[in-house]
Amino acid sequence: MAPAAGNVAHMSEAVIDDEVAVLLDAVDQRYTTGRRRLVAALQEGVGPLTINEISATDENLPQSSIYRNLAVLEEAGVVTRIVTNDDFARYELAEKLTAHHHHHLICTACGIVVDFELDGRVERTLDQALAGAAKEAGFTPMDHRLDLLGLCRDCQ
Amino acid sequence: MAPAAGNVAHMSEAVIDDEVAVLLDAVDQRYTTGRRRLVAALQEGVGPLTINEISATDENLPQSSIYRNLAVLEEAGVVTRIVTNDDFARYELAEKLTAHHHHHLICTACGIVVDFELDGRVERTLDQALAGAAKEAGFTPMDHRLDLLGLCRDCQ
DNA sequence: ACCTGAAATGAGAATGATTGCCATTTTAAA
DNA sequence: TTTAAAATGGCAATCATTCTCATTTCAGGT
Repeated sequence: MAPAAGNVAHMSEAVIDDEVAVLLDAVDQRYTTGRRRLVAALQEGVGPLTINEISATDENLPQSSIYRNLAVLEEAGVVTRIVTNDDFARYELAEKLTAHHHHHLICTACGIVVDFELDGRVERTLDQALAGAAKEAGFTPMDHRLDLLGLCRDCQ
Repeated sequence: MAPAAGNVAHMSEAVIDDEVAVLLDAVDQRYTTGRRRLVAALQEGVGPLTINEISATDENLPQSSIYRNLAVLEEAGVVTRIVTNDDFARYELAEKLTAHHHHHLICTACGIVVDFELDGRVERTLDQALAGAAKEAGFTPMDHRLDLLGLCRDCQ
């Protein structure tokens, strides 16, 4: 685990980097330059990024390596793959690393995805309700996903 | 609108059929035999179905027609396209027709999707919280989507 | 620093869900 | 019925993603 973080809003880049190294090591993977650049690109994004957005952010990352390394990073629990409604998968740093459980505002017109957080009280209410529903259906709950679909400021 | 339904849990097939006809008519589309078979197939499913599942349900539907007609039906607001985390899009009848706002339990192992409903109180709490978050981000909210990810009874 | 085998890389080929095309069939309305 | 427009279905094309493999980089022992 990372050292106690006090009340800072975000883990520092350095701390995240250390965490990533640990997570990769746990699945016998190296934290190479390409993977570092990938993590950096995702850190800069305001929300989950598509492969193309990552490519645009960092010209030196070949597409095949982006795909392969995002798969490795996902396997290691470093990134999360997000599927919205358009044809492009998106990736963001795992909540484990950002320390922010959050959800997504998805623009149905341009596809952009923006993060938001829910009030803790609402989140707990939701969790309970979901646990109940899962139990009833014989599901073992692992995670949940809440998206708001709408139009972003630019697409109204 | 459909006639007042009293307290029945489901719209009858006939009523749904009428609604579909109206919705298609509104976008100048015909309610052909193939489209009727598609709607029937979706009505039988316990949750959203993939193209393959629909094909399996009704041998007489050619794949290209399934794709094309699902697109038409979605355009008309008859069906909703669901994207989970696997590689297959899924389709279900629009909530407008089933009269049940619901969410999905998604098995991360086999991909099966099962419907469930949330308590009205929780749903309202959620709506308010989402409206607030949307406003803050300059989004115009249109819909929301809540999925529980976990393991189904068979995949534990 | 130098080997050396294993892991990672990157360019391009292959895969596969989805979409587009078009000749034929069906439909609705005159 | 005739007829023009819409729908169909088989197949080709598209395109995000995955696979392949020859080359490069890495880690760890010397």
